[in-house]
Amino acid sequence: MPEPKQSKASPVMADTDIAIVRIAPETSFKNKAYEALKEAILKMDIYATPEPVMLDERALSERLGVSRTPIREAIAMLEQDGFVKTVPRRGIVVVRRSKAEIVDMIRAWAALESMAARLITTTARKKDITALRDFFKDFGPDRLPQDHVEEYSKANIAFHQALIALSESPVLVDLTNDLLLHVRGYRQLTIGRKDRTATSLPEHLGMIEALEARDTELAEKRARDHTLGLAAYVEAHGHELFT
Amino acid sequence: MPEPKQSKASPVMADTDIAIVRIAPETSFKNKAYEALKEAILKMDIYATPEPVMLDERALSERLGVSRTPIREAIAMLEQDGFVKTVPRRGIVVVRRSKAEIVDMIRAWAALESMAARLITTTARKKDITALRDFFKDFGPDRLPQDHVEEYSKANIAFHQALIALSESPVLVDLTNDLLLHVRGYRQLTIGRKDRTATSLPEHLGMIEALEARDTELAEKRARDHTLGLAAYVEAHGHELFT
DNA sequence: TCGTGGTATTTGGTATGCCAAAAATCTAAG
DNA sequence: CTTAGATTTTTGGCATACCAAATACCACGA
Repeated sequence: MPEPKQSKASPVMADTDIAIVRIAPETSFKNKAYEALKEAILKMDIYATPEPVMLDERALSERLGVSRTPIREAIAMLEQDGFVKTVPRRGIVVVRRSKAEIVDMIRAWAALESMAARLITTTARKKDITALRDFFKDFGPDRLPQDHVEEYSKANIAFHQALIALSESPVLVDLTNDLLLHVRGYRQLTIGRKDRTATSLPEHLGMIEALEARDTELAEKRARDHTLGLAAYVEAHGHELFT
Repeated sequence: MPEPKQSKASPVMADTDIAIVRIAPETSFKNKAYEALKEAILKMDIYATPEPVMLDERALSERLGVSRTPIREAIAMLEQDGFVKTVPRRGIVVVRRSKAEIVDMIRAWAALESMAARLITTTARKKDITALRDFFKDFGPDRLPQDHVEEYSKANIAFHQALIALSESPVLVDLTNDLLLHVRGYRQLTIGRKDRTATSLPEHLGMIEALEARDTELAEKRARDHTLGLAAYVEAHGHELFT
């Protein structure tokens, strides 16, 4: 039987099987629980109380209206993410990161972002690079970032994510997003701090300039140094935030 | 009640509660299943057959002698790792990485390792850096790596892991280990290839020299370029390995 | 022979129930 | 009032049963 073509014999079967995609299998309870718990954990201020924050499977299953099974699977996933840790026969505790861990994560972030910058200089389109400036178009000499810390902090995060996305590297995007989620728990206390905000904007613009100039080494260096600066800042001034 | 001190009243209770760590709660079936499945997945050659490799919950639970519950939790964890993907009502499929994905992962690895190199130049002890040479003590002009590819490949991996560990950055260590696990699926086909092995050893020695010299920029550059070289190699010669 | 419709089977998803370890609470001896 | 000891409660770990979707299989009819 020499190559049965690809037609399946049925001559009346129109081969214009257009746009028929798999019907959306509404996400499972497991995934819903995962998303819900993840959001809840990220939203809470883990450092508000000195006692560790505990989760209770049964209470969660009641609150979410599902049985313990999908809850437990979601917990297992969150544990892989490093957001919680379950201690056998004791409970599920929301992980609190030490200052050293946060600094460490920011360093890894710096590594990944500098690689993203490197890639961007060789592959991204000029207009996409230039578009990065838009994130800061609401700020300038007459509207200083340090006077609108919260707003600038949002723009800051969005800028970094957009930048890394330009690398067109799914791995870099995913890894940095994961790190960001962990680091962001402190955003209101660190990333948006006034004294650092002042130097942040010029550094960002410098990064964009290097990218536009296709200066691989310089772009990489500026991206790295900028984020390493944040790491150093947290290391130096973050002690007050950790108990 | 004014501050009941911290003593619990018992005066005979020695406060030298030394080195009493929580008794090992023999790892759960969930974790055992996770480890077992992970190892099995890493060991199998996913690219041997054109059809996707499927896993069956019930079959696994029977083979491992546990119920489906811990199996499912382990699967959920593996899915977070990106090793498998469960399709509702269809099955659990072992993820096959495309060449582009592997190259992407190696680039991220390069980013992390170059940051590790940077950190090492400022914190690691000289003797620990020098000790990195030991991984290659069995190779030299009279015993070329390309004549013992398998053995050199092992030393290669061990070297990189030891190097990154010297950074004393848990995040860098964990992230690179995760990436390594995914990339290593191709080790027998790519990392150990003769033509690349020849240039690998000198580059490694160059990295060590830069570290010993505490030349931060050079060490970072050499680490990055070395691993980016692997990425470029896989991108150029890897097509034959992916179906 | 081919295809059509229906039925049995497979497979992941979810709900429940029970178990043992650990903690919290209670009780009774000193 | 203190505390050792027993008891109850809480909590995560695990096994099991059932469900619905998807598939595989099969018989019947053109």
